[in-house]
Amino acid sequence: MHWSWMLNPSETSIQARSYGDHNPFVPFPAKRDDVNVISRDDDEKSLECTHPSPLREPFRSTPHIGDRRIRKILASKYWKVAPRSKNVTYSNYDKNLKFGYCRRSGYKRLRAGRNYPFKKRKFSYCSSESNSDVGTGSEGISDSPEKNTTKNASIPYSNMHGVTRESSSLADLNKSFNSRDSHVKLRIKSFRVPEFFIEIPESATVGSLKRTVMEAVTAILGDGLCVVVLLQGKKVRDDNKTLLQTGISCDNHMDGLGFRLEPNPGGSPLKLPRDTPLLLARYPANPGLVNQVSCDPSPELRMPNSGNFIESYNDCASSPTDMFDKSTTEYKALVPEMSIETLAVGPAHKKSKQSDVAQRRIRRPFSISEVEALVQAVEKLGTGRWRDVKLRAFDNAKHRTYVDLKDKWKTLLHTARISPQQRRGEPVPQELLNRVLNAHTHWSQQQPLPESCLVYHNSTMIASSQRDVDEKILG
DNA sequence: TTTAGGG
DNA sequence: CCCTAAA
Repeated sequence: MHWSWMLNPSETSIQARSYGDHNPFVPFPAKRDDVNVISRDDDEKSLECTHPSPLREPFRSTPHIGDRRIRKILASKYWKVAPRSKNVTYSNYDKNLKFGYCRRSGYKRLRAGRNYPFKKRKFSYCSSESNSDVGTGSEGISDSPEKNTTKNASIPYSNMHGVTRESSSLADLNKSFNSRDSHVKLRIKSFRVPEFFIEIPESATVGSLKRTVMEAVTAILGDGLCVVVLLQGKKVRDDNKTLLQTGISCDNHMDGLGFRLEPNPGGSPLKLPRDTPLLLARYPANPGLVNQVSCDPSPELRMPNSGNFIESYNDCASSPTDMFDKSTTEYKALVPEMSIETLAVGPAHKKSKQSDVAQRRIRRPFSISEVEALVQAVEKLGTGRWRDVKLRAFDNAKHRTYVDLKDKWKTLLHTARISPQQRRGEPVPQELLNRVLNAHTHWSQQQPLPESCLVYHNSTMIASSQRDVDEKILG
């Protein structure tokens, strides 16, 4: 038996808003006429766009590129969405690697294919302060206007970039600017995936179902859609007309403006007319870009107070394509570097570096049980094999990298060496701290003896230096 | 990618 | 936690 699901737009839509806070790369277009326009403030309207899906990027196979930017992108939460969909090997790998289960030989064998969670900074997008805005992230494109200018999850864009073919959506606006060469700033609040069907055996796993859906969506986004611009319910067919001529300007009420995704006849993506002033940049090879539209002729009016921000802003501003809403001081946290960098075209690129700064990961204090696991692993493996420690005791803790473990050990050692009164945070049992000191002492004296690790016993270390430990603590 | 350390 | 030089 096979089940077939009809995925309604509303069920599958992915809202930019759901992660506008953490990931603007929303991959779905829509097939809806409803458009939401949000007016952040009087002088701007924006369309929150979804992105073409970068899902097909070879995440796993991507070699470690020196390009930090790329690495960051890969590490973004976005990628996490459809990770191993195509890498069975990796899945198995995960499955097989259980806590303390792998053997050395196994490590090596798996090592090559493993996908270590290197840069994950982006992940914090989802949980940092920005979440407050995302709110329930329920569906819909909410009609509610953005109220929080500063924390708005939406990403303001000043120029229309080749809207990715897969994206479409709705939008509208009301605005109040009167300038001539203004940029129309639109925020596409969300995109919806056109209805589609899938068929899958009942025996399939939920995981495969997810992959199937993702693949279907990816396929649709890939090349099967085109964007249709609607104005007052009517399709705007002339691609050569300027927005102004069409009636899409900052001076007009854009309530009637909308975007809709429709099947792409020729399989060729929608392309924006090159002569359009707003089309300032094309997306690079990377498909994970958001189309941005904006209407903000006078950026300087909204210059943020943040020095850093201003700097980045200026940098970007030097190029028409780089304008972005600075009304959002948390811009950096909300906009993935990729989009920013992409926007920065030409000369103005050098300073845009700051825009490239990734979001700091959320702080996640180690629990006592984690400390216990770490200590136990280090006692066994030593202090120079963090990758192994990771695999052994934290393989299932994706948010703990071997670097994190190494750092934690460093802090544990420090904690163990200071007096209890100087310690902060959740108190770590003295017993564990003693083990830390003992293990440290033990391994700092041992030569890298792989096999010796297996013979190492806590009792030995504790007995050997308990007194020293006590003395140190007292001191 | 990992390790090792400084920030 | 982040950033990076080295390996």
